[in-house]
Amino acid sequence: MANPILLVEDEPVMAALLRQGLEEEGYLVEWVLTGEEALARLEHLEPALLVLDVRLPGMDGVEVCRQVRQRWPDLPVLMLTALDDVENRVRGLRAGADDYLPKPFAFEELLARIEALLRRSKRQPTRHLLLDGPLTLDLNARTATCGERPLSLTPREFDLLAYLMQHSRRAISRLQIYREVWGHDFDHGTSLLEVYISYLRRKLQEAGCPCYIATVRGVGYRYEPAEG
Amino acid sequence: MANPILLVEDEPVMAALLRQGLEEEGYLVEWVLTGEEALARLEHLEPALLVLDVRLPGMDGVEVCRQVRQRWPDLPVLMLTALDDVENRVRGLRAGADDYLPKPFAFEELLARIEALLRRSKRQPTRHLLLDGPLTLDLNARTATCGERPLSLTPREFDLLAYLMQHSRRAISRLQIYREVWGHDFDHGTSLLEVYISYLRRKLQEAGCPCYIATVRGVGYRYEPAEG
DNA sequence: CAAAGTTCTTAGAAAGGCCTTAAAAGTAGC
DNA sequence: GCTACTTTTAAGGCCTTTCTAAGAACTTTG
Repeated sequence: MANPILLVEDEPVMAALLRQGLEEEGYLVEWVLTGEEALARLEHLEPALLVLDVRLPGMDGVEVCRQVRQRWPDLPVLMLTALDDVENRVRGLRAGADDYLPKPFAFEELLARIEALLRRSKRQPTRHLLLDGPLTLDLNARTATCGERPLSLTPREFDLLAYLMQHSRRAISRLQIYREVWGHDFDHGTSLLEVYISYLRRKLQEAGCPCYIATVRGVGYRYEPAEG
Repeated sequence: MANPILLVEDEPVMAALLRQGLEEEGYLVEWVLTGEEALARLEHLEPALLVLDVRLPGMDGVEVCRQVRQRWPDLPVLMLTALDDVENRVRGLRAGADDYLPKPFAFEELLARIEALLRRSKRQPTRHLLLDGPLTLDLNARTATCGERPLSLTPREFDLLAYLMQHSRRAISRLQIYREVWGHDFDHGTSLLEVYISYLRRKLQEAGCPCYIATVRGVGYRYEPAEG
């Protein structure tokens, strides 16, 4: 349901950089190292876009592109080429790539081209955002903002808030929370959950966020997006 | 993508903008000008989502929302409010809106929220509301409201009122109540139940709620949604 | 009308649940 | 291995809720 971007890149450093950058923008990213892997992955994954390095071990990018084009004619393909590699660039376009980007490039430019391709392709990858009232959680980037203001949350805090927001305006039992957020099936007997609720409330308040976490006595908690 | 979005907006310019934007994204859009039209349209249309301006001629958005909620409890409702209209925002959420968006907004944000609501509406089970007369109990959120006004009930009070409302207009025996609400199979010999009935009556009265709990002498109690 | 039986109300004791804080234990990065 | 950050434990205090008890008020019946 959420269509990711499939990244084909054999250099781990480069791949990690791209992946992180894209995820911070809210995209889901799947990363494979070779053309063969990419083709196998495509059998089951339905990516919104393919980002393809030309220089790959084994089957090279142009060949991957050609095979992709045959089976998935609608899938947008963005090729990453070396600056002066005119020959491969031409081969790539001829093989059906939709756009190319010469390395080295500014990340912003990559983004712009990706967005352009996606707009054109009409096949939008769904950003994985959790919106409710003034709060926005980006589940890919794992960032939270209240209106414009960023919230800095620890991993646990983030997971907890995400879970509450996913069940917005419903009372969630402590046990349910322990199970889903901590993965336990029991109450610790300590006030662990209460402590985290307390942390979240403080941070929400410090950010001036007009939403709150209501206590549902005897049951658990409930996320409410506005003051009542 | 068969089910359209029903847009309720009395300003033609705004409506045209929204409609065009949404249609470019591939949504079907039905547009009506007033709340009355919207309710009529809902009888035959089965929209996936309702986008509702608060400020409407005739019946205002909040009222529309309440009526929609009663007949179509599962239909996601997104409200458009003025930036500083906190009061209507709160009223709207209380009337059952699922999200709100303060004007002016970026179109992108509207899109994101629509997508979020549609995703959620697929996942979340239906909201379980007990409506009878002016009282509304939300069994998921465990909140109670009398008309606009929130009632703050303790867990026992909530359970008791819920049980009475589930058997509205019928006499319920003390024993039945003890069994279902307290889980005992016997009368304490104390006036425990009477005490709680007394608490409830006071809170209903303080909220100006035109409904009451009748005593059925020798048997138990009966919930009546309005004076008769 | 008086007595008996119910129901209502109030107040206070006891218990329980929740919040907060501080400090210890655990993790990750330099 | 040291430092900074995150997670967890522990403990005290506060506030809410629940329950009991006892007398007032009301209804029914003789």
